[in-house]
Amino acid sequence: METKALIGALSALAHESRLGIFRLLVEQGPEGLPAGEIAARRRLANANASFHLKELAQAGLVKPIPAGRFIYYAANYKTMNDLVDYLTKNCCQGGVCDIACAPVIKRKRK
Amino acid sequence: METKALIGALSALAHESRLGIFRLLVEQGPEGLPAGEIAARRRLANANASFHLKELAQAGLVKPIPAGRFIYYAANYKTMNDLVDYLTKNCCQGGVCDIACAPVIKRKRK
DNA sequence: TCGAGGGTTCTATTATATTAGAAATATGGA
DNA sequence: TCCATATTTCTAATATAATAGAACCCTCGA
Repeated sequence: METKALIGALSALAHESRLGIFRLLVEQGPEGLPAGEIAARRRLANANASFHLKELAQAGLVKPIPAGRFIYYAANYKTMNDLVDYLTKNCCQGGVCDIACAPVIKRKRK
Repeated sequence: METKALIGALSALAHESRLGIFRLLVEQGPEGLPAGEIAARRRLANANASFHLKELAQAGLVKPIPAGRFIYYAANYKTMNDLVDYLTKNCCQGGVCDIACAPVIKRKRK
């Protein structure tokens, strides 16, 4: 994942509405939810939710799944994982990690 | 970690200069680096680096460590871990995770 | 106490993002 | 075909962030 894409993803998540939508979809699972349902659950105007979903989609964090006149949106777990990996990789030059980045280590050790 | 703080952290990272600084400090380890050294390595004007370091500090992602007339900055690994945990927690309602979020699972299983 | 080095703050300019509301597109059923 | 539903696109107003440069503050050593 390139820097540009990473910044796009972080930027997309750095907003109350979009972070809320993303978390909703992460918890929801791969089936996703239709745009209208997302807007309703997050209490957003449809146009506004659509705008934010587009941003998330462009950042690769969610993907649209058309189904008749509904458009389902689902979290893109690969992007999420790439992002998390990028943020935490190579920490502490491999040295003092056991102290400083203990939780990271715990995650990384399988 | 509250939503406001999370958005602050994501927002702080969603910028080329700041992401670069943060990654530099994550790799550097808990001793950190002095502000001038950070500016030099990231090829930033001092005033500009100072501005971005302040943003990162306010977001809790780095912390200043004064040492004489130097100010060292070090990554705050706790915030990094909180952020990563928040983004990935409760995914897929605990159900289909083995397929969709495999890497997340791998990280979480100790 | 004075000067240099190391950082930060202030100001103004420019660029970018967010929001709401209206209009537009597309699908499926009567 | 026509209408209602589901969603997106457009437009304009408003708010927020990034940058450069100048001025400022603090610490150390002569």
